[in-house]
Amino acid sequence: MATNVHISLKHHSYLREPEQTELGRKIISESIRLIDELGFEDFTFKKLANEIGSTEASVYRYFENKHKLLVYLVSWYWAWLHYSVNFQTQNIADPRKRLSRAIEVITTAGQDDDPMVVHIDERVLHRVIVAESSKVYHTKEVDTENKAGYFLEMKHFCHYLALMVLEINPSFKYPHALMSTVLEAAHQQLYYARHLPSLTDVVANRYEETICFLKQLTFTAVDNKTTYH
Amino acid sequence: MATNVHISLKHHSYLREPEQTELGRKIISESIRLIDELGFEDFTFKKLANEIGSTEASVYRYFENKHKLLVYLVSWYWAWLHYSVNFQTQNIADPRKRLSRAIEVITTAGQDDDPMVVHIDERVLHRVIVAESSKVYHTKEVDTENKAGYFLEMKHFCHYLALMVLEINPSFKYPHALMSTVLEAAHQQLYYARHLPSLTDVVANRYEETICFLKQLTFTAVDNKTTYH
DNA sequence: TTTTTTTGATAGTATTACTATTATACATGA
DNA sequence: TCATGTATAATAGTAATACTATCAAAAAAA
Repeated sequence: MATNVHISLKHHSYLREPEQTELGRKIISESIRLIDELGFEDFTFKKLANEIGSTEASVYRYFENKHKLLVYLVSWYWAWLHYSVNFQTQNIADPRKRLSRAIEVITTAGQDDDPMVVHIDERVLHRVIVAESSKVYHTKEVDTENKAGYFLEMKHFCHYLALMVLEINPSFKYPHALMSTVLEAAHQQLYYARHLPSLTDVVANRYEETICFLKQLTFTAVDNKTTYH
Repeated sequence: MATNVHISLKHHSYLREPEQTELGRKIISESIRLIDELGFEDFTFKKLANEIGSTEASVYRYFENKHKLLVYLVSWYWAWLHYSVNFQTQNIADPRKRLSRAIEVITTAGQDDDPMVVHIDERVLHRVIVAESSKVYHTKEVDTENKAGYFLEMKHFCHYLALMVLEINPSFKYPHALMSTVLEAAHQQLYYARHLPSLTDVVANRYEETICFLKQLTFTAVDNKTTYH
């Protein structure tokens, strides 16, 4: 179908909205490709401008710097995943099954054959997010940027999942901690499987194993009645 | 006591061993302080050299670049934590209690009043590791550096913990995945509590809460008998 | 058509991430 | 004692990065 859903963000890590213009959309789609190819450290606006046949100065009119572009991509990803999970679980009445399905969608995000948004390659974006997303909040500006709303999308999504947990077990003490751990782990385990396999037991590209591990982690914790000291 | 244990690494992210000379030790201790103050992105060898009254060129004789210095610090941290956990659990016969104690040591690492190594402020190093450690393997060179042994210390420590898990439940399917998740989560939850509190339920500086969450996560998973689909 | 907005072309600056060279200080050992 | 080697400091220099500024041309909106 290629529905072309429009994902709008709650903050302005950009100077000009990139979805609105041809150049803006090229900046987004090509930056995803280039960051995947070069890694975020070696990615520059000059190289990006060359790829899209534009100039450094023009790219700077959309984003103050490459860090803010990454913030945009990561926020877009969380908003898109939130939408996606919500869509894929809306008809599931049982909260347990809903959370189970949510974990599947989170882990396999971007593996769909049919992308939701035309100019964004969700498979490549997923690789970029797995490799680079933690860099958006591991900076000295984290508190300022948090106040500016730069991490709202992830926070909202985490809260949305935490509410599912509380539906299953209203007395569970750590719904947010559990879900932020699962969100990070879903990326980590895929990254480890590919690059540092001795840090995991799951095999690269075998998403079912990661899903199984994450479900076990989640449900044993949520179902648990005893406290550990 | 300030025992001054010597931690030696299994690889050479350095050009000259920094522990061997006065300048080398100053590079280590002051880089920890400066990275904590400026963040890794704004940290440069020029600024470091200024702080220690030396020159950029001299620092470059010890480390090829700042990334390799971070690799050194992170590896040192894991080797030290491994030593520390091993030391604090060696007299505990019950594997369950041993793992429990290990989680406590991991979470509160560096909070000891009495540092083990004179020229390293373990409290500050712990903050640096929490904020920056994931950057060492999130690069395009991860596979090359992995082959060079740059991540051995973390991998060995993870394996050591995985063996504890298997002692408790030999049929547990994901001992490495679980322990790498716990290691990362121990940092993440502290970081979230301080900077992005809505991603967690634990409160900043309340280490007991993080410990309690991590123990629950670990033991419910390890004790579990059912499989989730 | 006129006006405004967006882009391209070009230039320039401060900082970063290095490399190279030489001189000096210091310790070792013959 | 001299001779040798090693570590460091001082200085200089380069290519790339991360921007900012200006102005004209093109495109879009009024």
